[in-house]
Amino acid sequence: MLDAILVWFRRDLRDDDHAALAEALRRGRRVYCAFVFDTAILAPLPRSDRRVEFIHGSLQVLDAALRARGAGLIVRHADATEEIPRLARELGAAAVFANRDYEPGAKARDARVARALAADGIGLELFKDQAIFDGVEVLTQGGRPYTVFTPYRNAWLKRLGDDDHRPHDSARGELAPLPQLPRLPTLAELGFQPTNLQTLGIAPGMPGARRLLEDFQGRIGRYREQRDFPAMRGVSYLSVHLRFGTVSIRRLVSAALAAGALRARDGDGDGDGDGDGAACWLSELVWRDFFFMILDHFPRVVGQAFRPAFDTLQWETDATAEAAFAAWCAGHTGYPLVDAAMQQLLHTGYMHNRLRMLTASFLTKDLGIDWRRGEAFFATHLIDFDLAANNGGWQWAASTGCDAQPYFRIFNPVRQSERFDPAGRFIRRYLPELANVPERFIHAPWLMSAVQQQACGVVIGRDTPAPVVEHDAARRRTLQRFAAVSPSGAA
DNA sequence: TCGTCCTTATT
DNA sequence: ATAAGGACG
Repeated sequence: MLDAILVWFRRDLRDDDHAALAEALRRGRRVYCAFVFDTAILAPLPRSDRRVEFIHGSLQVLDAALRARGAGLIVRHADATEEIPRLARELGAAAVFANRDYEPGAKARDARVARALAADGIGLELFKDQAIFDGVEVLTQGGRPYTVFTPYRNAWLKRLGDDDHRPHDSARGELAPLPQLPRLPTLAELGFQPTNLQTLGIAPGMPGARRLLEDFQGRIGRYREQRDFPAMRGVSYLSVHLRFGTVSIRRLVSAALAAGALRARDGDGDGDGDGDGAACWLSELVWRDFFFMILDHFPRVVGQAFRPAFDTLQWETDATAEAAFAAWCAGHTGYPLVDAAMQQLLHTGYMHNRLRMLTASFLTKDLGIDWRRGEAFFATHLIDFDLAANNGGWQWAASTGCDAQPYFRIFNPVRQSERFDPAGRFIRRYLPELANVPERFIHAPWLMSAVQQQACGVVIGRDTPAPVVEHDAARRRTLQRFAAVSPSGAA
């Protein structure tokens, strides 16, 4: 039994099913809870950032929940590497508990904090909370980390037992009273302006997550059929909550299992029997563990291709490419679904996953632009931005990643549009200027004759951009680009 | 060693 | 119908 323990919240903004808090309540006589708005993280952000507002809102909920248990959340605005050791000393804590983070920057920060604490004889203990399995829990028979998803998923599913998704008992138990009642800094005090988060209907905190999960539980059975259509409400929209830990991964896995995930054949079976949707969704949660694991074991993927040979790819950098990159960022490529997707990102901070694949493929394969630039753009705009998943997804799309898929996998932006937004509903939602384009031209409006353009009042180059690139020619260039660095050396 | 497989592909 | 090459067992 320890006298006092400080629980350091980071991306786990809830008080239920919280590994570090549960362990602290078990082992500490006095338990304190703290969150630090880390100046090292906030400083480079734009002054209006949906994520900061989401965190702020989630902390208000968490603070209220903790107050009901005897003490509020201590919230500071400082450099966490200095503030956490200072706070631990002030509170007379014997240890600091937190949940493990797999990002290289976070690992380095935690190591610094551990050193500073150790100087005062205070321990730092980290717990598995973000992932179902981490570290060396799922390895190949050869004892190495998996680098291909499907075998990893098979091993993951085989290993999964009831204990692996049982909630941690952290929602009950008294917290130590604080000498002075903490007050949450306002958003303005943190130096940030409000965003359109409320207008978007994004509710932060545990109740926001609970509502979304309840809603999704009514749709999970149809997830497999509906998830690829951005115009439909087919996905869970829980990504931002998973990112900030306002719901636990164990609760979501339990929900998938309760919906029959293990009764179905597998995650992408063709049947539509009981549990297929849940199995498919569970697969997505396994992807999340997979990318955490990849980042943990192969931190070089931050900034480098998973397969080093692909670091020699010659990406386009000339003035034409720069203009194309600017067009992609602004959603002005002339390819309606690509542009609608970028508008969704810019206006809401969210992008449907099918469209993340499409826009990533378009940037890397059609425009020939370095995947890292797209990765960085998503990192600044996505409210659910997660380094591991974003990097993994971009490397997958760019064919530089761990999944040994054909390098010639190139999405056709018009085909994707026809398949996944057949009536152009999503396109028209985000590109109202195309509202009157006939359905048969909505995926490639430039194919309209001058007369047809006049008829619907959409003139290419005036009301909507001409396509920045011709897909067929771009595809051939991409094949050449990759042939030049084929791992076998063949040209 | 070798056969099988590889998330969402393409023409 | 297609297309490498590597991971995995």
